[in-house]
Amino acid sequence: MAGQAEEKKLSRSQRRRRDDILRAALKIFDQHGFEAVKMADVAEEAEVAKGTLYLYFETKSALLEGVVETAIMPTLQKIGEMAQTHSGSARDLLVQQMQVAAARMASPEMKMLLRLMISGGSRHSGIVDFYYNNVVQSGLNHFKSTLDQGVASGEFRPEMGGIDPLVLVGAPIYTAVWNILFEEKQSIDADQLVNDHLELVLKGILKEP
Amino acid sequence: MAGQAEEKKLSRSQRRRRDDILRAALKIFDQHGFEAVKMADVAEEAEVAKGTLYLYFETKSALLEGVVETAIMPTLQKIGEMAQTHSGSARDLLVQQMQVAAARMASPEMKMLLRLMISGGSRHSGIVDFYYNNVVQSGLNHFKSTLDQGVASGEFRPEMGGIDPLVLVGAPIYTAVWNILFEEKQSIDADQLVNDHLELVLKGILKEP
DNA sequence: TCTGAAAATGACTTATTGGTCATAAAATGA
DNA sequence: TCATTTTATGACCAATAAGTCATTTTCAGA
Repeated sequence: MAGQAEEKKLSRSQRRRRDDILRAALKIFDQHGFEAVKMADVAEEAEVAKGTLYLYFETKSALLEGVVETAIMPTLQKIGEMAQTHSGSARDLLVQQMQVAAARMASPEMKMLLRLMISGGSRHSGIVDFYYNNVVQSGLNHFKSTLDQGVASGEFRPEMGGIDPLVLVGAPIYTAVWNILFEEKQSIDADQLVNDHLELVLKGILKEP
Repeated sequence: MAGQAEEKKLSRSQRRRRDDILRAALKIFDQHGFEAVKMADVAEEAEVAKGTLYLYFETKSALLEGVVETAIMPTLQKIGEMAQTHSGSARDLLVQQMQVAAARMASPEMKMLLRLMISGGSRHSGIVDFYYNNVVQSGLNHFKSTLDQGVASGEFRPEMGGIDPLVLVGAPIYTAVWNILFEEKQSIDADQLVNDHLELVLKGILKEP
């Protein structure tokens, strides 16, 4: 993924310019969606001439990939860290993981990313692949292993070993979708909703309340 | 909404042509997404010349609105009918409503619609408004009243009266999103997932299993 | 079969926008 | 300060696709 124009090593000031452009691009991609945004718009937002963009990114798609990559990086790190966090009960771990997932999902970058992948999925399949391989799979595996762990320790009901972990992470997903679609009409309290969801899930998962 | 070119009354054969075009448009909008589809593509799929399209729809946007309207109509009817269906227990009603919602969400029209609203939201705000007012609100109200009904009859735990009904319909939503994004990589069994979700929800909602 | 109106056609026009490149400005360093 | 390289600029080019319209085809009814 990614793609500098020309060479690979970047000087200090080049890095800064590049970041400026990425920041500007993220902002207006988020505001208007990738397709609707003209390179001229990105240039204006970044306070740079159109030609300058092509000094740092070969095409509009390459710019998009750059934006996505920088938006995902922090999530990857967080997920990695979470692997170590083997605190006490499986229940606590699950709650903690859900909250991290919910927080990530609620960020503006993720909102944009979701919008982007949904709208341009087929045309920018590299992005979808990247996201699926690096974020989705490892994320679901973490939930799956927490589930197994809880079943093994007797905390969770045994049938829960066979459940699709997607059921657990569902709340942050539809919350994000709702906000993309209807935020202006009726914004929902993501935390509240995730807690409602979590409560229901725990009532179903735990052997005893 | 909607928009015929020119006049309002349509003859038999005109209606048929119009439907042909709508069917063709739905098919390729679904396949490639609205933005990516050229009017020439629609014409080819409908086995009609490009100019003919403009005899029935003034612009590409008008065509889109036509597609959305015909895609939504059956859902509206179904939701209306469900209001009457006061079968036995609140539990049964809830299960039934969930299954209808899941089935609708899984249809290709809905998939396209979701993709469309998410990607082009700001540019096609009329569609989002229409959907929100006619489908989402009444749908959520139905769930809400089922919930209240179950609490009143003592079937459901009392706290459930205050829960956001979105928690209930969540599963079909994230299932649809998943399929839009990752269907090719790893398709999920929508029915299975909705059942898992439903099971968890019922464990949490019901006073006794 | 003939005729006029309705429907259909597709080459053409026009607006938009991603991408280029000759030129200019700024930085570097001797 | 001047020469050389690096970076920035924005007018321009070419491709694309929405929308038009003069011409042709189809069809109803006499």
